[in-house]
Amino acid sequence: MPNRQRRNTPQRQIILEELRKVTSHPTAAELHEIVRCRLPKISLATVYRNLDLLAEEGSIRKLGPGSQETRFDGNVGRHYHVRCHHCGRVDDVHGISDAVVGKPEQVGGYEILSHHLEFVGICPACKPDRAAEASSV
Amino acid sequence: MPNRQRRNTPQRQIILEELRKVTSHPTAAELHEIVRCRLPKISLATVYRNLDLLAEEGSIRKLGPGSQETRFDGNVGRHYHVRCHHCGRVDDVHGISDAVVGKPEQVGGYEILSHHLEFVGICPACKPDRAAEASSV
DNA sequence: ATCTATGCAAAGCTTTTGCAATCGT
DNA sequence: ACGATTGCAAAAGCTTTGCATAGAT
Repeated sequence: MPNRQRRNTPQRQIILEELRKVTSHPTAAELHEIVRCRLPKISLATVYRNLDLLAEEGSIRKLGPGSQETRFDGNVGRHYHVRCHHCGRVDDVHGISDAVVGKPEQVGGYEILSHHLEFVGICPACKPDRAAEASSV
Repeated sequence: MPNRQRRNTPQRQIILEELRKVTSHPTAAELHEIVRCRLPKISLATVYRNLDLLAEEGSIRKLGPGSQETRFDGNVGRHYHVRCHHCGRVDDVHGISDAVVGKPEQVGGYEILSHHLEFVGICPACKPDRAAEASSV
């Protein structure tokens, strides 16, 4: 695989600039709206494509779904999860107590109800073929 | 709001039973496949509807997307997030160091690359109208 | 000149919803 | 009987993709 070279387009540049300006953690659609002020004809598809590229190279962070599907857990006891970055598999984490997180009741004015902690890694089965998994986790 | 009564249908019962049997954190579609062995004509919509009900009453846990949209963050420095359970807004959390999590390098055979910690709560703006937010977080 | 990136529209996927028929209670 | 629940199909939302054109190097 010959490494494809990346071009520096105004679209990509401006998307990154605008995302860095705000602290609202916008969705792709919201960012599209923002960027449109400077590039009225930019398409939503371009925003998605560039956000993916930027996340891949580590210039921005993608929040939320590690994947696009919701998963369900029949075990409602307190425990955390590990997700395999390679195959998407999710396992329970035992031996790490809830105490690792300080359980604050107030954070930045929020009244805290709960918290979720997820580890991301490479599962035993995928270790052999792990290649360039390091970024965009 | 008169509290609607919940009926005990075989569909709901079996969905819960099967989800409790597995530790694979299945998606709705996967669980649908599993449940079909016992209820061949059950529809995917029924699975979704019951998973929502069960999560609402706290019988199961819903993993992953707090919402259905991916959000992006231009700040790649180490920090965590708080999401408002009521309006979906996401803010940065400062003052809670990375150290709260023991940063294990190995968890259940996984090689850990990173972790995500998200708090869920009620933001200042939503506190007034918070009503029955306690469950299904 | 080459080949990546864009814009547009169409397609894909997961999840939700409308509706008439079912089935708990 | 009453009305919550189901199954089916259609709709909705977010995200991705195909393709011809534009544009960076």
